[in-house]
Amino acid sequence: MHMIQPLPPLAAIRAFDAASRHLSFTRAADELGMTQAAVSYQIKLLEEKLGFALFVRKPRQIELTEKGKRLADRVTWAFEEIRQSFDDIREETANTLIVSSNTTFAVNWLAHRIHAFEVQHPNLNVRIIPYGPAASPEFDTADVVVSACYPPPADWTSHAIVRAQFTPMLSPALADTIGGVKEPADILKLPIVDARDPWWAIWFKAAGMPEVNLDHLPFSRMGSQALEANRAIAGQGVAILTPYFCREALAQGLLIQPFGILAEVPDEKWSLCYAPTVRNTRKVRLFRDWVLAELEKDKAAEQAA
Amino acid sequence: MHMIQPLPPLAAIRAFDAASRHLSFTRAADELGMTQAAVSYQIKLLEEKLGFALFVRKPRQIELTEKGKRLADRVTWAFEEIRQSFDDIREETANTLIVSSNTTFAVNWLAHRIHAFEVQHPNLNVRIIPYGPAASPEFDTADVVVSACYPPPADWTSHAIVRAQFTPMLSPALADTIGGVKEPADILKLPIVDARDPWWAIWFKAAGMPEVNLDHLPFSRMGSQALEANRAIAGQGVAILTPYFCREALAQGLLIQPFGILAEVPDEKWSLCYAPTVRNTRKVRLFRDWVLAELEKDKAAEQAA
DNA sequence: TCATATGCATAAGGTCTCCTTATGCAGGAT
DNA sequence: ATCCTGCATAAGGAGACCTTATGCATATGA
Repeated sequence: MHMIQPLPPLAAIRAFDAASRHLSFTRAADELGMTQAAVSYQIKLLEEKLGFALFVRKPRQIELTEKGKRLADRVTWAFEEIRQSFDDIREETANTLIVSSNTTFAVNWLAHRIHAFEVQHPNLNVRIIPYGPAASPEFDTADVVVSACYPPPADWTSHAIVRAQFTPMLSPALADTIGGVKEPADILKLPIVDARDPWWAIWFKAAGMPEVNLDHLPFSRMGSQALEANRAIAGQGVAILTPYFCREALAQGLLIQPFGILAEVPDEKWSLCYAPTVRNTRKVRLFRDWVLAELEKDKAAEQAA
Repeated sequence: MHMIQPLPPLAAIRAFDAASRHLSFTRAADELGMTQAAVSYQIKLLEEKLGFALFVRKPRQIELTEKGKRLADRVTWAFEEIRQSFDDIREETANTLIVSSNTTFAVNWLAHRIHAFEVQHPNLNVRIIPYGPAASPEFDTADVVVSACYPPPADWTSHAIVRAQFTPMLSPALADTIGGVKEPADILKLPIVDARDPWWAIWFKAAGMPEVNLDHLPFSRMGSQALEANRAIAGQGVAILTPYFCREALAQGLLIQPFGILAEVPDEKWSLCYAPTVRNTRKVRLFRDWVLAELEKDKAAEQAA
């Protein structure tokens, strides 16, 4: 008995909604960006589908019928809800910046700088989502991704921000235990933090010792320079780290960098990237410009030193 | 700063609503009576307009994104509200019968019979709206109109139900005051209820007295036979009434009809009419059939007598 | 492990809805 | 009495929207 009635055409319902609020086809058409004739057409269509009149046409105005009135109340409310839903989401989207960053960059770079950005743009809401070595960046949900290994989708914009350069680091105390680290081979006398890190082989090769193989050593795969740096600072071993991310520790004497030799692979670098769909949004522009400016400041400081 | 954003295309929103409920484009398409490709197309469209993803595509299923989820909750609710609104109106419309009837027919015919109809169809809700001599039938809002003078819109269906026949009626007591009403001229000896009723002239002409003119007499325009009949029964004067509507009063001896002569104009009659849009609705069919059946019963009874 | 089935994405193409333009008409406004 | 406003209607066209056909990835089943 109760057949599910399909909804009347939505375009007609929308026209009805507008007309019922304005009590004028002309003004409704104006709101909807179409002509009076179109509204008239849609309303008539709807009335025919329903089988009863929604408006009483009077000389220079229209009135809602009894049924029209009751329908209009609820329909208008529903449309308002839909409109609000999209507005809310839009606003939230515009003001919330989600950054998916690998842990290294998040901890060693973003963490202590982002506050300045937030102060500068108080209406922006920044959420940083670090991803560990096992996980991959949230290309689906993040506005901006900072990634080293995972290439973004082809059409994304990408900015190289930090070159992937690695060199051994250790605590001064640990170096002293063997009377200082003077040549690359000295490293082999000390414990290694994360011996399986592929950068070791690259570095030893760059240091003229292509035959070194650390695979037999005990290792713990940390995957994040933040943790490895901490272990190195604690004197637990030699870590292979990116100097740029250790500036603080080096300056404070917590770590020393025994050699100028840097392991580097041409195409490896950290990059900041984002989808074309968000390229021109305010929040992404602000963040990108801020990151690049920060990097410039660092580079200038480095050259001054 | 706050530009009013136009809503995304409604078709896309509807597709999103269905897809979010089913968590499947295929099933959503099924519900909407279209193809999977169409839903996929609409969702993609919507996502592009919004600038962010609503679904995460996984191998054999889809998932709502965070934002998608929040949108879906509200949008689904709004659509449900719209659907319900129309359903409610439809159901109410199907079960409510509005009869706009002139007062004469409403009081003398419908009033005491309608109850049987209501008992017979308990789910129908009948509202009778009588209109007086000054007003016109509610062609706009009523499902069915009973009218004598006002012609319905051209495309309406119309059933002749009662011929407009008039003849003088009075109370036996009033007749006795002049020793009985034996010939038309006797009427002139008595007070007349509503002397300006045009039917008097027509009747006197039919009675062979074309020269009679009652315009000089005092009158009160009642406009409804129900009231005129009551005054006649109360002995206040002679009224010109339709015998069919006085059957009860005549049978009970409250009124007498002194002459068989009937005033009649070929095209004048009461008719029951309704718009083509409601012609095939259950409620109108039931009511029309019931009225016609009642009339048949009366006709049969009359012929038996 | 391979073959099959399922579900979404995409491209090309057609259709039919929906809108516009143009005009008529009725009744207030001046 | 004339103009003007606002809705109705007809004819015609454009483009949104849907369909068909196909590809692809992955879960499923033998």
